[in-house]
Amino acid sequence: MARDRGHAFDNAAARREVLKVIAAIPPGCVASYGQVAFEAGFPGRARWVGRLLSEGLAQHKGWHRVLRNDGMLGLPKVSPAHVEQRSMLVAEGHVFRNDRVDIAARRWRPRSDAPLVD
DNA sequence: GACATGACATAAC
DNA sequence: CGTTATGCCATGT
Repeated sequence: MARDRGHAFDNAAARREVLKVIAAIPPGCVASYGQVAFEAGFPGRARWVGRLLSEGLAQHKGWHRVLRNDGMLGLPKVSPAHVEQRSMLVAEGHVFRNDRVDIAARRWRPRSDAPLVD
């Protein structure tokens, strides 16, 4: 074995965990990149989560519920994906105030009870 | 290994 | 709210 440091995160299992967490975010709630990374078991890998979403698997269920910890969306406002994400969030009942959602009130609080079934 | 880049986070101004 | 600066981690050159 050795290298428990897990040197590489390109491993499919890690990506699957992240996608599982993202898919578990209930409609009407949101989670930050860092939160998703944390819940997936990779604290501190917020940037890595963002990278994953940029790699194309962003089409997975729930991708639009992931945004920055300050309530702003990750992509630039002019980005088509930004507009798309924003409209989907609005459709779920979120209110944008100066390009931010009230993440403090809408943040997803996972129950230790709900074991993230895949 | 050095450097640069990025859908991040936090603090300071 | 905005920008800058630091720290962070994975990738790619």
